[in-house]
Amino acid sequence: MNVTGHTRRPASIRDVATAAGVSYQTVSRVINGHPSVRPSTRERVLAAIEELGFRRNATALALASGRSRAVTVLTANTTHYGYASILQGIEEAARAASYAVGIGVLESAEDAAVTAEVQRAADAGGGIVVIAYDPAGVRALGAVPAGLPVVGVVETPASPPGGDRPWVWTDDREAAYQATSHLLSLGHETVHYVAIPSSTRRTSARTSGWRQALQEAGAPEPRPVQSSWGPAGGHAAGLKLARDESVTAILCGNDDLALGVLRALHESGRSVPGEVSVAGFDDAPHSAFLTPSLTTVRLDFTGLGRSAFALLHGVLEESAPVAPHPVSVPELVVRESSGPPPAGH
Amino acid sequence: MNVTGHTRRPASIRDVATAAGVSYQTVSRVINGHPSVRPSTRERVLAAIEELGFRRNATALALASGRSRAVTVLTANTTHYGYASILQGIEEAARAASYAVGIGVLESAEDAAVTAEVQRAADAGGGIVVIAYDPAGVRALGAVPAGLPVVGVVETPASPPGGDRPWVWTDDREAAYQATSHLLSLGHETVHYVAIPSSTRRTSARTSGWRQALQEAGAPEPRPVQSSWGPAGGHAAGLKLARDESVTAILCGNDDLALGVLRALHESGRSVPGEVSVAGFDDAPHSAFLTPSLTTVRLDFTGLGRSAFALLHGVLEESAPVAPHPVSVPELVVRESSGPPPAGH
DNA sequence: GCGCCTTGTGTGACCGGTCACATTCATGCG
DNA sequence: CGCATGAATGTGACCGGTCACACAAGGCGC
Repeated sequence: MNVTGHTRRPASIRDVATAAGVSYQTVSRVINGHPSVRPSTRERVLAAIEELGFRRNATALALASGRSRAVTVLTANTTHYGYASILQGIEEAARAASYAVGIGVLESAEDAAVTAEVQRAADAGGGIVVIAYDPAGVRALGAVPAGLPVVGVVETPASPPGGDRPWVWTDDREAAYQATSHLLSLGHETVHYVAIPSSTRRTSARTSGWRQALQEAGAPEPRPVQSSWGPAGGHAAGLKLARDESVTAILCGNDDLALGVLRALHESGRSVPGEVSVAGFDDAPHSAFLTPSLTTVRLDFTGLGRSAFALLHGVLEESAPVAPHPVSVPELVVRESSGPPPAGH
Repeated sequence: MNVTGHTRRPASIRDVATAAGVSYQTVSRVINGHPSVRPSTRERVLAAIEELGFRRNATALALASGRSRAVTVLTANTTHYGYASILQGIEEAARAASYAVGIGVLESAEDAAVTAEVQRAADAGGGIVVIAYDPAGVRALGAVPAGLPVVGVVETPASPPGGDRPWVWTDDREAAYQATSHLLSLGHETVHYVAIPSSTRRTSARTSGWRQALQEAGAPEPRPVQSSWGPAGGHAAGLKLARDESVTAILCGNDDLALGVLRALHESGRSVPGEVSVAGFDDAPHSAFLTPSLTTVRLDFTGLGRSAFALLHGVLEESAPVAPHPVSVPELVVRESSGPPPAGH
């Protein structure tokens, strides 16, 4: 134990070496578990390490060895429930592997800002995880220079990506399909959709899952209402839909939108689920406690984050236990906000 | 522009030096803006930098200079709205100052786990910000070795801390006071309080603000209901309070708790605000869209995060523009969930 | 014409590790 | 007994920057 009150410079391997009466290289061997060190020597070194409170300097390690045991997560927002959960999952897995986690927020989707942020992440060394559900994220994923270890957390890709693309996703197309089918099975003639901003393609995975369910059921296919990410967007969309008497079921791109829609329906005097059924997406923690509680599809964001890290970890270290396709399965959660359509529909 | 397709090793200052026909030290002078470099030389070096796409290696910089231009944020959770907003604020300010942001999650409040996480943060070099609203955070703040640059984001301290304590806080005592006074001014005989887990002291700042308002009004002081952080805890507490007919006003430690309380009151058949008024804390984004929309106190978490970084920045670089006491002012937001008590009370 | 200060530039050591190679000594085997 | 082999350890260079100092050239005062 170092009992001197001073905040002295931390001990280096050379300090340990002199204390143990060996060369610095032997110390290096001990801390790296190299086999050919005589047990008695190892013991002496370990004692010196303990006594001096030695801790290996991460910066020096990174500089000398090239590997930095760090991940930088690039995201458009830390506040959004889904994003925050993914981040939490990444951090959890990274911590278990003793990796450091960095974070960069893509404040604007503007090209210059995004590439600047990607550069910073690249400079930090280590791997990169990009949360690419929105335009900023997609742009960032595209801006990562080739050759850098990167994993994207993306929407369900249109076509199964070629084998070893370093992407993870939840099956949100399937999720949208399930939610839509659920509403249809209750007897609704069709289901309207309030969409989150699509990442890049005209139709997002969620949109196409919804569409597929409608088509299979032979239901009419209303135009999706483009909205934003937050409850305010859902509110605006909801007011519009509320004016249309024929609307009896609404699927929302996420739970925040659904919240806004519920509010708009309430303000418009349309009861849920009596006159209109509403379903959300994500199963945010508050959704179960709304009045009416929200029917939604639960996605395992934390698990998604863990998978993303696992994939990156495999890329960074050849010990690659890269699970082939870490797709987690969405789960429909039926609550109060969905029910049969009113009689006469 | 480097047009070779290869992902070659990035250029170092020595590469730039040879390309420009100067010594590496001159390159270092140029990138650091040292004055005594002949303009013509500077120009040549800058051209070489541009041509080779040189970017200064952050790791080497950190190792050589000791300063690492990085902050690690320690938090118990990334998902919670308040915490996530603080993080976002820190990141924003850090990015503006070209600092890197790291994150560590304190998964358990257990001593060993917390100190391990603090160690990791310390090893990363740079500064540390600890979000210390909960037991895990408080413990982490305490576990940071003396001499390390650290800033705590804390509850309103019981006594004004001695001058230059590196802490930031929002005035949540004042906020609780405001919310409670608001409810009393509507005519409620008293206000019940559903508390978030206190960080460490018996009574949190929020609790004491609430208590102060009651005392000043000469209102009876019911025992606060201890709860958790999430809506589930609020729900449980709400069910309990709903059974007591005399309860007409409830203040909740945060908006998530309030959500649970609203739900519990609904399930118990007590109308809001007709029979019971409810107020929350934080003004989370969804609170405005609940039915009824939630009366709450808005706290500027993002600004709090920015202040935390500014303070840390001041500690790390002697250029210290350390704003004396970055306390932001809470703002009461009155919405539908609060109103006068029912007649007869 | 000499010394002195200032400006511009280069050299060597260092931060704290790792890596490639050299060296020493004990063993096994023909 | 001589030599190849392998275990245990040490030496020097290197990663990519910074820092302290040395040194050359030019301007100025006297």
